[in-house]
Amino acid sequence: MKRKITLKQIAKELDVSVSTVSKALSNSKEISEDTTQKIQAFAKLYNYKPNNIALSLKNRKTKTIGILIPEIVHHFFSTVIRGIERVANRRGYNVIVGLSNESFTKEIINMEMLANGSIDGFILSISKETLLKQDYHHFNATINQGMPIVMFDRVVNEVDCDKVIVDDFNGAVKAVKKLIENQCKHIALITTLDYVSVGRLRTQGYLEALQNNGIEADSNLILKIDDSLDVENNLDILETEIAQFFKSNPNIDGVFAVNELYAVSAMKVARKLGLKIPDDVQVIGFTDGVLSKHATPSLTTVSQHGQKIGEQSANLLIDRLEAEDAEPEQYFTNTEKKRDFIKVVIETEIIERESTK
Amino acid sequence: MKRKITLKQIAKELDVSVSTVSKALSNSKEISEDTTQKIQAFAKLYNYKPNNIALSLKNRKTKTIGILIPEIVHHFFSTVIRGIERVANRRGYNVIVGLSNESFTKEIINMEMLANGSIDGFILSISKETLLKQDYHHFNATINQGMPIVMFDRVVNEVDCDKVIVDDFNGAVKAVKKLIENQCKHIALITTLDYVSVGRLRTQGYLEALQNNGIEADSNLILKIDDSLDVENNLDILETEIAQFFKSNPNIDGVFAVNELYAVSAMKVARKLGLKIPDDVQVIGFTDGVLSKHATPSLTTVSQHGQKIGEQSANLLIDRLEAEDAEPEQYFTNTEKKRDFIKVVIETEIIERESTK
DNA sequence: ATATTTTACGAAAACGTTTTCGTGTTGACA
DNA sequence: TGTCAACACGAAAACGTTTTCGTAAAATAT
Repeated sequence: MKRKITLKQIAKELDVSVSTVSKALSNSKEISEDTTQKIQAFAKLYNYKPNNIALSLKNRKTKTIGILIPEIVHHFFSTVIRGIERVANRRGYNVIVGLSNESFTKEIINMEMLANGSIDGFILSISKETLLKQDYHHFNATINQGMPIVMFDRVVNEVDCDKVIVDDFNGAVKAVKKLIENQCKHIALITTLDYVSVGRLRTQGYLEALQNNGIEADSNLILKIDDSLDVENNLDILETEIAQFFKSNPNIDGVFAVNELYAVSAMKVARKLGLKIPDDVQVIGFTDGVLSKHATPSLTTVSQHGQKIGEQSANLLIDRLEAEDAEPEQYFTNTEKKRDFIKVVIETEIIERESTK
Repeated sequence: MKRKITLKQIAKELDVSVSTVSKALSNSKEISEDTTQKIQAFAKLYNYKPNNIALSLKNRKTKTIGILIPEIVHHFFSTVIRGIERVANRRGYNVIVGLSNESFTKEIINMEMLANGSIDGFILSISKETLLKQDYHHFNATINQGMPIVMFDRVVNEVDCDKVIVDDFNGAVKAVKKLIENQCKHIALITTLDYVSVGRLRTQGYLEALQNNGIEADSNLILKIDDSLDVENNLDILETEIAQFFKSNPNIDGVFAVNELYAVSAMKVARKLGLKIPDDVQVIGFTDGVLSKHATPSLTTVSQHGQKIGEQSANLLIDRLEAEDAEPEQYFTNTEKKRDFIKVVIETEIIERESTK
């Protein structure tokens, strides 16, 4: 087991100086052809590769991006990661992943762990607990230390940074509009409590679509699920709530759910109650994940294009990193030449499947 | 925007030496109480945190684990990551993720990118293409450079390292045995081509269970799907193949599928052909993901405990890293005191749901 | 008063690079 | 033969730490 070889060892072995080796390997014309050849051959033989950590220290940049998300076992988030990794890799960056597990404290700990030199910038989505507390000091602190952040999906106005979001509002509008066009008269909404911004926006879209079409919103037709409890493991609770909801509103002929799980559960419950999909009830969900695709009947859904979100986020971040890089140093601190923070909106798309007519 | 403060800056500001600052911050008793207090106060005020990169360089260890997997948008793999991240975080490590995308070349590139100092060790699952080529030199090269590897799920005998695997064979045996006990007489197998080891093992388990129960295997009842094409996006192909399979074998009353998707598709097709589940056909899948849980009917399945696999892998790796660490240097290279490579087998568990009686 | 020990700190090396600058040797040119 | 440029290389600094070792000054012992 031979440890990785270093410049110093090559230098010693070949009886030249470290600087000569370094220059020879980068094909500097300061070094004679002879020595260059000799050194390169030797380096190749021993499979020399410069040590990343040393480079990071020297260049004061790590060429790695920190991703901080609430949860990884989640189709949407893993799609985003895939997008990030794609462009990161293409542009020569690595990706380091931290999970907040929806916890405020873990979010902070993770940020601090990574912010101390390990990465050049963050791409993150805010944890539920943080959204609830509305405490964003750690984001601002990180930014103030000169580390750029790109937020996606769950973003917040209180932090000044680039953002990539799904057009939740219009996605919901489109979905509900489609139900209306499909002759649904009593469209139910299954949503979350309001503090997660995406849930709120989708709810607003639902209301907007109704209003645009002259339908009066009926608060009885809105079911708010408390998703602070872990729904995945409390499926029965979810299902009984939905069943109750259907029973008290037998006139429901269309359902818009703010996520896949609610939509699929709604279908399941509806069928147990003897309702046919899409004949008696049509259903549209949000998020195009495995569930939508493979449910029976397969679910018409609003696709968020998670991968595109990831790619955009990564590009925004890396662009900014390399821009910082280009300007030697801000000569005029007041005339900051940096591009303003932008908010990219990724359009949604309705994927029609069997749960609508 | 003030950049992170360094020891040197503190030293200058307080008019002491860098070494003094360093010692004061680590509460060395070499430094007087007065100066210690002063320095610590100042450091706290400016929120000093040691630079990780510098530490990594000095200590020649990064406290980061590299994960290299074929795909992240995949319930099993993301569960494993979650497990890894959990213990890594608890034990003070970070996690950096690379995706091979099932490609041999990307696997190599990613490994090389990370092996140059960025991480202390690998946890990985081999890409399909690599398994096909049976070229494992990059793994052995990495190991020879002194970087430990832990492989999980898709492992291979040709590489000497710690391994964590699912008991695919026995999982399959258990599943098929259950079908037999449930009075199935003609049990079909839906599997992949043989080169992915897990597929092969599950197939063997199927055969074994039949044999143990005095049932003769019927090659007509085995459907091998070529999953080199991207099944997710070619669902119709998969479904027609399965439909064809059912039609040519109308006597099938039980199905064991080596993954969720095949199982769910089989259920879908079966129902379209007018078969009732579980009355006419009982189905068991492998991998306990979202699909199994939320399919209608929900799918009885063999759970692999991905999170546990991740946790075990991480513990194995970190244990080895810290063991290396403990022994100052191998005085006797021949009397290597390292623990032997072990293979941990994570038992599977059958989760009974609605697709079996 | 002298010798010895403790106290409190600084200098420097090391981790592995890259880069700037300096310098000895060679060759060309006047 | 003397001057100068070109060439080929090395020394040293820098990135931010920790740690070993050395050493003045102060405290204690003789």
